[in-house]
Amino acid sequence: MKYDFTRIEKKWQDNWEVTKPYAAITGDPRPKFYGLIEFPYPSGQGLHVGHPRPFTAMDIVCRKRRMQGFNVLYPIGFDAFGLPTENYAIKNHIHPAVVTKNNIKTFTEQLKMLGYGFDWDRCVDTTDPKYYKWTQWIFLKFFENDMAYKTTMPVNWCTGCKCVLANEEVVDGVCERCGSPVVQKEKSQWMLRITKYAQRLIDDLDDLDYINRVKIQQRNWIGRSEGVEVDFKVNTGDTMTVFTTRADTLFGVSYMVLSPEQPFLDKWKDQIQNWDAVDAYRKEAARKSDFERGELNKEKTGVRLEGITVTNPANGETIPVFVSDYVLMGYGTGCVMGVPGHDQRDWDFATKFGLPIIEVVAGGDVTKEAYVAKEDGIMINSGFMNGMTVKEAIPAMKDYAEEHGFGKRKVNYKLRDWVFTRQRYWGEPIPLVNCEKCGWVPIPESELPLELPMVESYELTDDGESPLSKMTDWVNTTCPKCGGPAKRETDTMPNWAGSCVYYVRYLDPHNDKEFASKEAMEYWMPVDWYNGGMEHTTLHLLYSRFWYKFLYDIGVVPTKEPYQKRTSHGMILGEGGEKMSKSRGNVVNPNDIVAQYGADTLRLHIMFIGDFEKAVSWSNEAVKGSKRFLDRVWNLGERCTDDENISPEHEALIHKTIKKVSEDIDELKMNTAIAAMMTLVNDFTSKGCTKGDLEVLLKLLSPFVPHIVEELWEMKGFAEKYGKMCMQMDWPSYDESKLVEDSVEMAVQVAGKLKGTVVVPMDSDQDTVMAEAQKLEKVQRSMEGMEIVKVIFKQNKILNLILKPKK
RNA sequence: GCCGCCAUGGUGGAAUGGCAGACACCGUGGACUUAAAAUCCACUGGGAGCGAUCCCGUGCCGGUUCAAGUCCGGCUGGCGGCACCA
Repeated sequence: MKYDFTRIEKKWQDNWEVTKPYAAITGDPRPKFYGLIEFPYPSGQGLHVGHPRPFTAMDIVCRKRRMQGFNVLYPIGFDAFGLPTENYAIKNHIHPAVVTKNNIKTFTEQLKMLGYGFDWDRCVDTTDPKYYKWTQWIFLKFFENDMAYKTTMPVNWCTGCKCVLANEEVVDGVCERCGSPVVQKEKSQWMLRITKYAQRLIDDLDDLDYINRVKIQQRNWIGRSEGVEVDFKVNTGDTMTVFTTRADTLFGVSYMVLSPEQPFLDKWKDQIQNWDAVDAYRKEAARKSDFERGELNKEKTGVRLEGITVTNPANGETIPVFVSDYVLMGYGTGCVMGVPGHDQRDWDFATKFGLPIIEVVAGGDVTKEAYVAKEDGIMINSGFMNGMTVKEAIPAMKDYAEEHGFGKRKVNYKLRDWVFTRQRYWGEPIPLVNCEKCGWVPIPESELPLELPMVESYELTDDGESPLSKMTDWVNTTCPKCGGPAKRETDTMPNWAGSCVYYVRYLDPHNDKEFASKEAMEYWMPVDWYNGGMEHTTLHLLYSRFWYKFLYDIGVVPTKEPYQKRTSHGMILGEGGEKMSKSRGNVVNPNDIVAQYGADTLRLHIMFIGDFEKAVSWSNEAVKGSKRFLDRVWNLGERCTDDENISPEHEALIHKTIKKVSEDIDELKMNTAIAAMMTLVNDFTSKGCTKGDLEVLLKLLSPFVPHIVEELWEMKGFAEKYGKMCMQMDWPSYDESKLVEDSVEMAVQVAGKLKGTVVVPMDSDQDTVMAEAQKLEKVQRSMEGMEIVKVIFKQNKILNLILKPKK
């Protein structure tokens, strides 16, 4: 009989839909395992061939855990608010809610087509009011605990569309839609105080099992640095405070720089003699993004503030002040001390403006470039620090500054508070009203969810406000506190809001009294293993850790951290290694692969294709190899003997394969697990196999290709024999004693060059191996006229002879 | 620019510091077939040689080591992120 994957896959998917073998049971006495993948954004293009990579890998892990006796939760949902849907809706005049509903339907069908073991009864959709009720509830908790506050922040403003743009919509400084210039405009925004959690977000990484590069990226993003805030007296009578980690270079300061947004500039308007030039520079800088401003290789620009000087508190010298856009307002105080001798950006700036370059650490040539001094550099031209090493000088100057009252120690973080509002329609409404008398007032919890009104017009407004602001009957309301007239907040939450705690909602998705029951959270949390893209490391992953920690602090969730383990997958690229994109026309649709080869082949191939952590390019040709493998497995089902025992000739390889596959799945090395199974199948195909051999193979294959396995399992009578599906059987175990081979092939080298191999009994000693090695013709030839100086012998591995000519 | 990561045959990739190229794809030759597809068998890193065999080979330059794809230093190229894409 032919391997009719279409019929088989349909048959088993229909079966699973009814028998629900993937249902997770809260409170079950078996050990629990919570496997999580990042829930997809349901885009209009449907599932992309990149999606199945992480989904299949975690599916395999979860299926193996089930066979190992775990109560497994592997849930799925949709992160459905967001910009692309809204823009699609505007362009095609279809309401975003309708677009979302259709997209989710397509995604659901496609995911089911791939046979994933998701517990579909727990599916969540972030745009469902029953879901975002809890996002809003959490926002109210932030608000109550003074973790949310309003401030003005610059936003991208399209001068053509008259609306706020996302960074992604700004291409080379112009709007991607209309091509008009984009400028920075101040806008009032809700912020979340993630910075309050900066230290804990760093410290608590230590106890987590995240891959190292994720930890490093998060630590660097939070960017803790220990330094000093130094006060410089300004001739206007003000005090200018700068943060520096290099207090040791204070004697090398030859100028100061302010960020164009620094409030001092407006304050000093009357004292700055060249105000027009300064103001023009400031306006020019407002057009640029932080990213453009930060580029090191670009030419430094700036304007001197004529009439303004400051005094260096270390040596009393008077130094000039500039405004320049390489200083950002967002980090530190927006004021920077210029040390051109020892910082390349400062050196470039000083060189351009003809400022003195003072060498304070010996060892470089500051007339040619900045000398970035190391810890053991020796201080010069630095008063009391002369002769100290940099390492000694840093704390010495910190002490000196504190003693003399012009500085104090300070820990700074690069992490910034989180801008939590968007002037958009397709997001969760913020459950606050603004009352003239009472200010910002939360709506009562009993009124949650505050539903997003189903409006006709969700187009962007031309005043930069959210589309909701035009809905006056929705906006105008009464104050829950005083009953007076009030207006609703019309901005919405960013897409990130929905993804911060979705993994908690999965635990108890139909609960309308609580976010999730205590029982469910205590049973399931933390997530045992969360796999997702590296691109989410510093935003989603950090944001969600922050939300979860806050919920822990207010007693809502039971653990300090949401995810115990984090791994990351590489991208699937198009043929030729290019990113898959519509414009390149190289997007592979999983439906096509499934139609041509079946879901099992797609699952197998996407795992076989390469190292899970690395980017890999898709090849339509290569899929055939995976299909051929499944054809061979199918044929074994027809050809194996009726003997229910494991055949002695395959026993060693079977045990070796069980070990390899078991270990590789836990390390996400699915490609080598599959290669090992291919080797086993090749052996079975060439030598023949028993029904007993096949039984083990089917169990090993079950997590990878569940449909074909269940079909063969049933066909060969195992289903009847055991009364279970293969996926419900125990995971096969291997016997260490069966793995030990009685002989081993060892490499023989002369002076590190391979001369041949010898087969010797396992654990042979050096003399035995030496005796065998000297029988090799090539070894004998190499040794002619030579004597052995040294022998390197590693048991069961290698024998290396170091020779020299005989005298 | 800053932070992180990566680089191995024609291709995807494999290799606790110890026989580079497992397992596949492509290709070549053969079997089967009226023929093709499918399947099966053999070969398949580069170079020299009839051959035994020899030389070269893991992005580039240097180092450590008996031994380096693997460790260290310096480059080059590519990828991810840079806070309003998800």
